[in-house]
Amino acid sequence: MKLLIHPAIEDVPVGAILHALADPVRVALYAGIVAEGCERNCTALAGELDAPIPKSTLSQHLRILREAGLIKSERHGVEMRNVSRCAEIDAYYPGLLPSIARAHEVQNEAEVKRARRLARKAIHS
Amino acid sequence: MKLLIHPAIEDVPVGAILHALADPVRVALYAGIVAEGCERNCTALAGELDAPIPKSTLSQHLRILREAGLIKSERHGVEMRNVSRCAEIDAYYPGLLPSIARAHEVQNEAEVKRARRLARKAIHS
DNA sequence: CTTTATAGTTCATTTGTTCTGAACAAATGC
DNA sequence: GCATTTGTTCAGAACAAATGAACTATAAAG
Repeated sequence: MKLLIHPAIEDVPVGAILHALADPVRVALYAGIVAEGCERNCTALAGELDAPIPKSTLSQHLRILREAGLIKSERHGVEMRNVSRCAEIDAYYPGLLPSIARAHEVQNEAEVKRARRLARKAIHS
Repeated sequence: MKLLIHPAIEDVPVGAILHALADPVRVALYAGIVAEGCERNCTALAGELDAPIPKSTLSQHLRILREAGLIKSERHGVEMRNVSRCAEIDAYYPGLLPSIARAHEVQNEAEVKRARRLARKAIHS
C-alpha cells in the first residue's frame, strides 16, 4: 500500500478545500470527523451517512478530504482513524472553515423549515 | 435564446457556491466582476485572464457562477453585463464570501513570496 | 507459521462532467 | 435586407467520479 499523502496546509490551494467541501457526502463525512472528540474509522463514518455507499467510494472521498488537508488518517492496527486538521487550516486560512460550517447550518435550517411547511400542508388537506 | 437562470439565494445550495469558486478561472472571473464598480461584459472579463480561453468555455463558466447565485447577467444591447450578487449572498450566508476571498489573498501572497524566493536564488547562482 | 477475518486501498470499467470548435441567435448599424 | 459584434447552444472529445473485483496490511485463531 502506498503511503497516504498529508500535504502541508501552505501547499493546499483554496480551490482544493472548496472542491472537497462542495460534495454533500464529503461534507457529511467531514462533519462526522470534526464533531466527535474521538477519532473515527472509515466504516463508523460510513454508518452515519443517509445513503450507504460502497467502501471503494468512501475510500476515495476520504482521500480527497485528506489531500485537501482537511483530515489526517492514521493506521491503528487493522483500522484507519481519521482526525480533523481544522486547527491547522484555521491558522493558515482564518475563518474559512467556520463560515462554511455556518453556511451549511443556515441551509439545513432552511431545509427543516421547508419540510415542516410541507408536512403542515399535507395535514390540512 | 433561452432565458438566463437567476435563482433566489435560498434555493442555492452551499455546495453549488463552493463548487463554483473551486475553479481558478471562475474565481478570476468573479474577482473581476466584484472588483469593478462598473459592470463588465464577457470579453472584457476574458481579457483579464492569465490564459486566453474560448468564448464557449467562458460562457459556461459564467453560467456556473450565475446558477450558483454569485452573479447576475443582464443584456444591454449586444453585450452582456455581469454584476456581483455578493450583498444578497452575504445576507443569507453571512461571512462566507469574505472568508473565501481572504483565503485567496493568503494563497496569492504565499505564491508571490515563493516566486520572489525563486528569483533571488536564480540571481545568486 | 499458516489460515481466516477484518478494514481499507487500488485498479479497471462504467458513468457522468467539463471543455471546446462549429453552428446558431440577438441586437445594432449600414 | 446583410454584415458585425457579442454571446449562447450543441455535439463530440477529453477528463473526472463512482464502483465492483482484486489486492494489501494487520490481528488473531488454529
